[in-house]
Amino acid sequence: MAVRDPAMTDVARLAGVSHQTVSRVLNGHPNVREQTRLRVQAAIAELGYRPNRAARALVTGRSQVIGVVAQNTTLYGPASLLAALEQAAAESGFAVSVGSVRDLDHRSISAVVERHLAHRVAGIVVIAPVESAGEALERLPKDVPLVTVDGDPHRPMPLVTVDQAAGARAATQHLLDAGHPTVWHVSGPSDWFDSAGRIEGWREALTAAGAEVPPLVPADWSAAAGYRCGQMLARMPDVTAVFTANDHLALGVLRALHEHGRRVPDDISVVGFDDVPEAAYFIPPLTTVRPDFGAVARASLEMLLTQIESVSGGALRETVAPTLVARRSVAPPPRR
Amino acid sequence: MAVRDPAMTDVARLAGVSHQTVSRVLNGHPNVREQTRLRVQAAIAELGYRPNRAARALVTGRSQVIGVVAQNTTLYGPASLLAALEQAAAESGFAVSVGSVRDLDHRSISAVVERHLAHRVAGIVVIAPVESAGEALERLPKDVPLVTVDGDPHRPMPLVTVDQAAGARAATQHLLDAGHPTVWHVSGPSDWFDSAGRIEGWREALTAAGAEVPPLVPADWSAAAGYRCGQMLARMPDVTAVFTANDHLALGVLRALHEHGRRVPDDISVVGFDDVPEAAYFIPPLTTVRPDFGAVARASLEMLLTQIESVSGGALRETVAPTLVARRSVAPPPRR
DNA sequence: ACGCGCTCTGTTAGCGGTCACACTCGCCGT
DNA sequence: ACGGCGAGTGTGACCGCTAACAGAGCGCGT
Repeated sequence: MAVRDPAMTDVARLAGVSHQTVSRVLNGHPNVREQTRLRVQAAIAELGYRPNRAARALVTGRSQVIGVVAQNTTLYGPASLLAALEQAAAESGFAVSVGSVRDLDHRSISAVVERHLAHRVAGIVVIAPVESAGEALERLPKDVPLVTVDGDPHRPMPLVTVDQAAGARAATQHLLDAGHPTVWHVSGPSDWFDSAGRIEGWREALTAAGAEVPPLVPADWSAAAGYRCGQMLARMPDVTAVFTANDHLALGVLRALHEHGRRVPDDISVVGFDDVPEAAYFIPPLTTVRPDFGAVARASLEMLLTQIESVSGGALRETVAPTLVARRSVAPPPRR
Repeated sequence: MAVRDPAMTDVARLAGVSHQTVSRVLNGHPNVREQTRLRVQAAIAELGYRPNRAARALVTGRSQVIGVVAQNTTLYGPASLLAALEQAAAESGFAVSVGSVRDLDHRSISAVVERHLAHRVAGIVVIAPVESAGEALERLPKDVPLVTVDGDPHRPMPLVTVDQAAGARAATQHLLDAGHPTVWHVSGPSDWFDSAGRIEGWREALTAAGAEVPPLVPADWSAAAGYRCGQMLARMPDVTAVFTANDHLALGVLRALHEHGRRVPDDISVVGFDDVPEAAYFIPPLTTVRPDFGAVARASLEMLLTQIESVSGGALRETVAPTLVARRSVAPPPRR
């Protein structure tokens, strides 16, 4: 029942100018007399005028919105990334429209991308950490700026990603440096690139050090899986160091070891990945690897903006190095 | 350098009809001959036509987008809520635009709300769990459908919220039922309504049972704070049961107790709130209270939709009851 | 005096949809 | 035979904004 929102013409009438002049004031166009500008601004304030982005989007062909495609925004990593992305976008004057997707298969992804395209978003960020997303993305319309985050490093798409391998190498090396003969790895789900990268880094560090590479212990991202794997590892007397693909797995491992009477770090050392806020309060405080989600978000946005503004140019690939956070879950191996 | 996206007139020309008929097909208008409908659909498919939501939003005055205002989407609760909201919205054909805000003060909130209004969103959901948000909201334009989640129960705004007090009562009662003479409470930040509700429920359960009400232990939502409070509680021999305002606090308490050699649940029982996925893998597995974020999201959306569709009517307030999840962190108090 | 260029402002034509309305049929009742 | 009606379709006017161009007024060189 509300009256129509004031439009540009209303402001123009009140200020005694044409709507075009109002538009110029709004867009910071230079050739407007100071006095006119002030009159217009006063009229805007008086009417509580709010430019209609939809109209602007219609005539310019693009809206100041960035579409995000994400899978599970409840996991710590994706949630942090999303928050960081939103903040970075806001700083550049963009809004963020999220499209969650249950599975990262072609159908789901392109459905959400279609929705975003229907809104004429300025660009799209896809958080595409699994294999299935890669192929889906290649079949997308090419005429919209697009950046993938945590995606497939082997595909020719603009990509920003955490340097998983570097993080894993640092974690593994840290354990080797403490004196452990080798390091076991509880990995994330096999179709995630994050998992793959962390496995790769772990393996590299071991072989570079001439250490034996123990069999991989595959899991998913859950504490439950970590617990199951931990129960197994706890029974193997020669295991002295474990690197888990994330902190939640580490939590599960920690509990399994605890229940089996194996002390951390005295008997076994554990390192995680992600540095969730609680990691410092695990029993014991967890040594882990911290990715810089803010940096990833900023890099993604920057890459997107260069695509939006220019026809081409700018880096197509960016990796952000994570840092090791040493806490109390690592110690030298026990003497035999 | 892409050519202009096909528009309705292009489809119309190809199908040999008027743009209006295309519009009718798109909107499922009844009076279109089957044969015409098929011709139009074929043309749509052939051109890869995608209706322009911006144009539609312009002429109808509202876009099929729901704006969300949220503070810290990294915390488990808000993140889950956001995800659930996005899913519920998608099921109703709405997109979700997130506006994060650093502080929930008037300036920040109204800035984000302005942004949403500029996009002519169909409605706004504000996740407003703190005091400062309440007053900010009352000063907002009244002509847009708005629902607050986790907001101030004492303000006359459409509100959907978890029944914090009920959850807290259940948690406290559970501990009393186990035989504990009383229950201590480590609370969340004092300006959060979630905290207030949980404190209230805890107090109610104690007084209803005729138990002594111990002094409140105030904290924030972090494991760090839980740890500090836990260190204090660990030193007090008569503390046998602790209810923490969330699971992260419980984690911190658990570690402090562990370090002080006080066993859980043998010496002290602990109950949390939220049921984060890892809670089952704390040491020991944490008894906690699980809010149903999906239900909250669905209720919020439904409330918003009735506001959007009709002039008024529909409930203005809805609470969804959380459920207690019993695990191993609770046991009868030790014998003296 | 004149024309040129600059600054500032107004006019007009869309952008791609929806809405209100008009129109053409074929069918029915009387 | 004729008016009325409903189904199916087309026409034109907008929604609120931006882009392109036109025009007014002024200072300046010649």
